[in-house]
Amino acid sequence: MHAHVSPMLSNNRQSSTLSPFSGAYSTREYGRSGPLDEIVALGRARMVTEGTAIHRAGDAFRSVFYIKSGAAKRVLIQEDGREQILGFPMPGDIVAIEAISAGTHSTTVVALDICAIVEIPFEALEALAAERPDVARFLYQRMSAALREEHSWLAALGLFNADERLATFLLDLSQRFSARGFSAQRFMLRMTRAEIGSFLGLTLETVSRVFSRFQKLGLLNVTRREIELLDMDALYKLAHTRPTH
Amino acid sequence: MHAHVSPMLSNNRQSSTLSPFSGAYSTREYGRSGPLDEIVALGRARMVTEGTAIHRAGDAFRSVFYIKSGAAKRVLIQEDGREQILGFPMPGDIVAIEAISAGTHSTTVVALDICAIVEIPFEALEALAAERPDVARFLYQRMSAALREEHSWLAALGLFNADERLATFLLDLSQRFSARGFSAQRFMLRMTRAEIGSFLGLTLETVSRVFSRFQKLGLLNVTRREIELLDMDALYKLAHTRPTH
DNA sequence: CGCTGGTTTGACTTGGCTCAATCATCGTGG
DNA sequence: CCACGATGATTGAGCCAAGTCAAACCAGCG
Repeated sequence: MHAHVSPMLSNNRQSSTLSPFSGAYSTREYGRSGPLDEIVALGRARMVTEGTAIHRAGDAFRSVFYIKSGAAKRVLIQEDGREQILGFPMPGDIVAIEAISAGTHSTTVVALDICAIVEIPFEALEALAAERPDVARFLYQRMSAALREEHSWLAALGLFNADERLATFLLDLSQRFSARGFSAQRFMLRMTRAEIGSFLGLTLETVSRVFSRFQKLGLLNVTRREIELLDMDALYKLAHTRPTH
Repeated sequence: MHAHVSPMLSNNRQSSTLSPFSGAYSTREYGRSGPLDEIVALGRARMVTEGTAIHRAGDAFRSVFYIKSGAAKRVLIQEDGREQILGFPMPGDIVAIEAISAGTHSTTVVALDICAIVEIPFEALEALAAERPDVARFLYQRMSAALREEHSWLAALGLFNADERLATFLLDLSQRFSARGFSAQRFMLRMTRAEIGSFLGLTLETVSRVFSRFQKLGLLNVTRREIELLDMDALYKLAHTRPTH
């Protein structure tokens, strides 16, 4: 998605041996900007196993969470029990910023893999931001970037068909991996077809079918969770975007 | 106040001549929080005629805009020219907060009616927030609330069918009118069927058909832009929500 | 009057959903 | 070690909600 502005980028000379396939991956290389380090220093890291919730909708809001390593899904649960996946946070991302001011969390974030997370008490964060303009600005930036992201996905759901949505999704993942120093072509999907479908407003069968068709067309190779993008140009065309950079 | 303001809106508890959208009303009735008044005081009001852009995607970001009166649409324009409407700001709303930190605006906001707006230079706003914790907190609140809103609509596009989307849309309008002191049952749609469709990820024909069917079922009365909600319970059921009050 | 922009309604098509069967991979316990 | 579920993925057949195309219709305005 064109709007995937990673606030923090690219000067990572990441060793290519560390592949997304290898499980938990570190983030030292990604996300070095002054304020972030200090913000993360407000909390202490802990591990969370696959399948456990980092926070749940309805919980009292006290903290935001920094994803240090691993993969997760952000879920909005409707009153009738249906679930909409809102995104797949990656290392360097901060989750629960939409709950600031709300009193309680509105979303649930679940680890898709073993995760290292840092719980950052919002009170401390707000206090730091009050005396450090760069920290406040960092917060505005993260929140506004999150808004722009949601806008892009809203447009994708409103305007795109299944092919376009899946192409957009794959390119978004690709760019985010690449921004973190991993291959833009080969990576591991951490989520099931059903989860991709929920995120994109499609059924798991449709996701599977589109994968198969894309493979038949030579756009990519996919087996289970491993994926290799072969024809990025075609994918970008489908996603109605140009590569960013 | 304009000639075309219909007398149908007479049962609101404010001045009966005041239409939800066209009358300028002070910020005191809605969203009264200390910081907002001071924030709005950072800029000067000006009028914008129907059809003109308050800001355009691509413009350099310098300000956010407070909607004092009138109605508008927030639009995301894709590279291929297609448009996705992201929302319909009402008086009391602040637009362009997603552009903070981005350098340029990513969305376009167009007046659907004559609007009174206040351009608030972000530099001044940030400076005020730097020394006034309550102002900073107000900003966090607005941004996180905006994120939660987008989440809801994302879920609506991902999970709801045409009926459910339109019911959700009408109830959202209803609640926002009611929060501003107007009737929750009878109000004026300021946007075309095509604009509603764009917002909800539907075609204008589908929107029209669903309106007709809802009318046949006795859920509402609609003629052109005037709408009256008759069976709120049924609409809430369709929208999978309970009334918030 | 007769445009013009917006709306309604109808006939038809289709993309993606539902239901269902099959298959692959992996972890577990006998 | 293999048999066995269990979980996830693939694929097919049929169907339906919403899209497309097209024709009226309607109100407001010059």
